[in-house]
Amino acid sequence: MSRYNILENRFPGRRAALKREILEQALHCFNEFGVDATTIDVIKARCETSVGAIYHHFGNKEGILSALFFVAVDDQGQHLKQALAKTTNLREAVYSIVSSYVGWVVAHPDWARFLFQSRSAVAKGPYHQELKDRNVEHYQELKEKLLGVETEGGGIGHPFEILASLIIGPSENYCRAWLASRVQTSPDEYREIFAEAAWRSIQT
Amino acid sequence: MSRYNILENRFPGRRAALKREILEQALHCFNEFGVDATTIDVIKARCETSVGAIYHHFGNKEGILSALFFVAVDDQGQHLKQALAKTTNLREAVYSIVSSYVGWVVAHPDWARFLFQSRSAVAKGPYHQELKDRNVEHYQELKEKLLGVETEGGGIGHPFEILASLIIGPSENYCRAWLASRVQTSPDEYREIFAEAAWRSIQT
DNA sequence: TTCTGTAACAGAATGGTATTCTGTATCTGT
DNA sequence: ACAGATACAGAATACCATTCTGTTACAGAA
Repeated sequence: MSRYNILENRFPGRRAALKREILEQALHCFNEFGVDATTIDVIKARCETSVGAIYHHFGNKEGILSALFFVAVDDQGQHLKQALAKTTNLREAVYSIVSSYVGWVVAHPDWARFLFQSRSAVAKGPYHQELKDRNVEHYQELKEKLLGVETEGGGIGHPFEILASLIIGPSENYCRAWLASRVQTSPDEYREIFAEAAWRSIQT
Repeated sequence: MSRYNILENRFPGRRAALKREILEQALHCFNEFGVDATTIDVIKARCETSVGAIYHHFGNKEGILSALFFVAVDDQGQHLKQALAKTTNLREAVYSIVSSYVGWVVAHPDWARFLFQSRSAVAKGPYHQELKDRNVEHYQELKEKLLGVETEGGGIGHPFEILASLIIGPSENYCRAWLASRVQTSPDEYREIFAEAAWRSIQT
């Protein structure tokens, strides 16, 4: 059983080897030096390839950024979907959302860090429509799942649009701080507390 | 009583007029077109000034970015400090933090949007140490205030490092969504709910 | 196997943009 | 009024993303 790898999973095969390598090196550089400070030349050097190859695969620098971004979003979404599928009531669902989120961030800190830093760049840029579409789809799925499960226990007492913020806000905020080294303790240690707090915060 | 203005407040006087104008136009362009797409030439044109003047005042493009960033951070911090000063117990303090935060974002959406988008850029860059210093200072102040006030009612049952996330996480998450137009309803309408939820979430 | 079209790659040439540099004017304190 | 510093202007420079042209490796059809 080989270790799961986000890039191998998304771009399999020998012919995509360079593509994966470019993405991997770009991710590393973006995180370490920042997107601006990472020049195409640096990526070229680290992959021992040419500018032609990079532009062939991604069109431009933002193409690399967007590719990385959507790979990460997809993987995270897939992770959440799997976790949520097993739940049968609202409390379980809330716990599952928080736990899945924290688990993914801790398992893939580099991807998570990049996700936080690149979202606004993608939200401008040429892929903003795709991002928007995926957002509404993701939100819709989540809404259906939560509404489909909330029958027992009296339902949700808050406007739906703030529910996601109540559930994921604290975990996200803490993960951000952790990824930026503002706090040391792994969010993993606080999974239970965040899940419990999220559940308590949506009660009326 | 003249209307309060963030830039007038921070860079007063006639001699700083161009400096304020550059910052104002830059903020507008950064928000509307993105930092990358905003060239020095565009700012120059909008201010009817020269590249020399811009580089005299800010050193480089990142200097403009950082200046805007710290102005916003300071103003937001000042706002919070004032709100927090009036409180006498933990519940009031939590309500005050949430309310002050939401209030500031709603009052200055352009500054808030910029703050979210520029934090990671500043966190790299040459001002990362200053940002770090201000963070620990701000965090320390907050900690002292909360600990100084929490005597009645039995204290805080969670590790301190996650407290800020529990209190401000949901509001921040929702404000982000609002500023990105992913939701329409003003966070102001949910002040009470967020404050109440924050309070409930930190109970043990 | 050979042929043909397509994808993968290489590297020089181009164009735009941040930044620097040099010079001039304006202001402030004495 | 005078000296030093600050504010501003605009041409020159340097860097970097992107384009363009050509070459090589591959996949499927004949």
